[in-house]
Amino acid sequence: MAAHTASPAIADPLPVAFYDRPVIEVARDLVGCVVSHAGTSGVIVETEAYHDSEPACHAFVGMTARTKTLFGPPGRSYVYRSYGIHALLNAVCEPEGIGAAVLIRALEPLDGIELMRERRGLERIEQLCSGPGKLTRALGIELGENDTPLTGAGPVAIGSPPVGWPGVELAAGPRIGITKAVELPWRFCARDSRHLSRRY
DNA sequence: CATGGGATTGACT
DNA sequence: GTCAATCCCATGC
Repeated sequence: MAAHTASPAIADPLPVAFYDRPVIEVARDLVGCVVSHAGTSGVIVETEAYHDSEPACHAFVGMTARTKTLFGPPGRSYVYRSYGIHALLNAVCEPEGIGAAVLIRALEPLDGIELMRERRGLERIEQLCSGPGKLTRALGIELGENDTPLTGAGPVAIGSPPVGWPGVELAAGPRIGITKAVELPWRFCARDSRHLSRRY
């Protein structure tokens, strides 16, 4: 589907109730949904779940200035700086008081592809959003968008899968790049996508 | 106040 | 395969 039309904002953002559920369910269900930001968008093809009960989650240390977003109400963004360089986008889940979020790790680009190419300095669509730091760069998401609603009123929105998007076959496996709780199979991918951060 | 460690990426051997 | 870039923040003195 060519993307020469003006990029539509998300018409049907997912409601707060979508995120007010066990974070693993939300991580699974977000695969196939659409993230949009300022004229760019893409279909989520890879996610990871994080929960304050396990040490790989930032919220494991409890409520701090950094983690208060994670413990806040569901349906909002958690954007933080990784390795001093990259902004990583998460969706806060579960009821307020529980620190849990889904990391958005890879997208299949939909709208604003030329802008993504300029921002990334790359041509190949498969490489534009194939990693958590790559996709925030491609979409122009920055730390200032931390703790904003994903349900329609904020700069970043997440909506239902596009019409015609097939029910994709999911693959689950261990999360990437962590050193604690490495055994939990909390990474979810669209099995046949060519836009993943890595094969499973 | 000083220190150390990343939920990564791109360049390089 | 190795490695540096670069900054936020949790922790400890």
